[in-house]
Amino acid sequence: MLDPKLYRENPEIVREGLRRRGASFDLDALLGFDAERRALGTELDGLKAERNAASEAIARLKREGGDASAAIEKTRVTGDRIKELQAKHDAVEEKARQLALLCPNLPDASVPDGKSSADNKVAASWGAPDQANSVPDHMEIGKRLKLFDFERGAKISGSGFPIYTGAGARLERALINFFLDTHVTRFGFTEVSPPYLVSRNTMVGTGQLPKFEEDMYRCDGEGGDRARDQFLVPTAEVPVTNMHADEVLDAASLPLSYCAYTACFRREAGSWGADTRGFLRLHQFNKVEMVKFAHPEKSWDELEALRSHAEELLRMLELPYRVLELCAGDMGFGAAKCYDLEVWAPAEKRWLEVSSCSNFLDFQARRANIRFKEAGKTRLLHTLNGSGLATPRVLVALLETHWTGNGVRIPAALRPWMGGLEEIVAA
RNA sequence: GGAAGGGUGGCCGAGUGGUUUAAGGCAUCAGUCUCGAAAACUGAAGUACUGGCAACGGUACCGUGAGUUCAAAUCUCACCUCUUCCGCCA
Repeated sequence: MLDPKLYRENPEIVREGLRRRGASFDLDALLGFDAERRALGTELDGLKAERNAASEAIARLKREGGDASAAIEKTRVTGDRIKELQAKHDAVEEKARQLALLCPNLPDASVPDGKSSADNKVAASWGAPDQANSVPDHMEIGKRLKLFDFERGAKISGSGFPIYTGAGARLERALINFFLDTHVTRFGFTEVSPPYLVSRNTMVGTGQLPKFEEDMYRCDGEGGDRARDQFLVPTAEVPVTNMHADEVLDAASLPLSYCAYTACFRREAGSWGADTRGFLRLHQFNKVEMVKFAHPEKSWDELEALRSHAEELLRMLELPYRVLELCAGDMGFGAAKCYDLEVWAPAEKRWLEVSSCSNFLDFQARRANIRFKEAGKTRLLHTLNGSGLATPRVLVALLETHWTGNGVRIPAALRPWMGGLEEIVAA
């Protein structure tokens, strides 16, 4: 959520940010509800002050043994009026809140202009993408080495749910552990292993709801005696960021740096047909996520740190990559600035997104009510997160990049998690 | 699944309808003392919304939501959640 003071006092700043994003949001409606709520609130406060004074007078009268029945009767009328106005006020307030939850974050001034992914800026790159060599694609390699089984995955669950088999299953597990262990031992993160099902309120805290409900898997608890309303996590960002919802952290403890592995579940509604081949777009996939809770004055440095950690993992895996600075029109709902990391897939002959590192400023902190205390003052903190990394497309690039002709070479950095294995070859 | 007991400020914890303006403690901040720190002492200080240039006001908030009442942390109902015990179970 945006700071209400910002759109109330400087609506033109908000309008300009929304325009850069290409977002269609009815700011005037929000301003209208906001003004109406304040007017009702002021009237209500006056009536309540009146009632409080009257109640006090009644108490005094009764203590002194007088007859308060006339005063009580008079105050009853005020009470009825309050009840009526309160209902009106609450309805308007709820409308304003529901609308405010649909408003995206504003792009930071440093974010490049642009409407779509075509306008993103290449900020950095590493390695030499192999553009000429023709290698078998990851599906072919997987078939030859028996690394995964899409048909049987589809049989038991539907499309987009692969089964990893044999060396493929071990390679997947090795990547996850390599990512986690590297974050913990080299980058100083604290590992957490969160639940995969979270409440509706938690999904609102990080911004997945209310706007993107159709992309989420929902478990509504039908048939159970307790009607749960829970969602499968689309990313570990959701449970980990909300761990500290409604808390006031000590300034000295910041930044808090967590990493977490979870499976991620996405319906990918509306994206049928695009990138659906093989591992490029799945309904369930594995990802290690980095999440930071930062002091507002340090969050931009933390964003660069997140990005550098994700880059380091790709270098260790010897995968050529590039870093994109996303344009205003291509950023996610809650981000104020976002870097995407893309690896080169030689057989696909294209860049594949494997990480997204974002600074949300106080956008999520305001929704989830995550604050910190410094010199006696309580303030909202800043949240950030970045993938480190999502495995499916890393796996694609790894298989295609390190194909030797009859097997896949395991990069030296990953070998400790593969029991020292140097190459996966056909059984 | 059954039974019982809890949920109060950053944290702990008192509080059974109107002197609660939520006691007390811890932690925090400022000051005194000190070369400096610690300790001790003195003082300040909840959060949100709202009115006001400001000084300073108003309102709400004791797990959540409804209800009773002139008046609710306190009484009633529902729900959420935690703890303990029993049952079942990887």
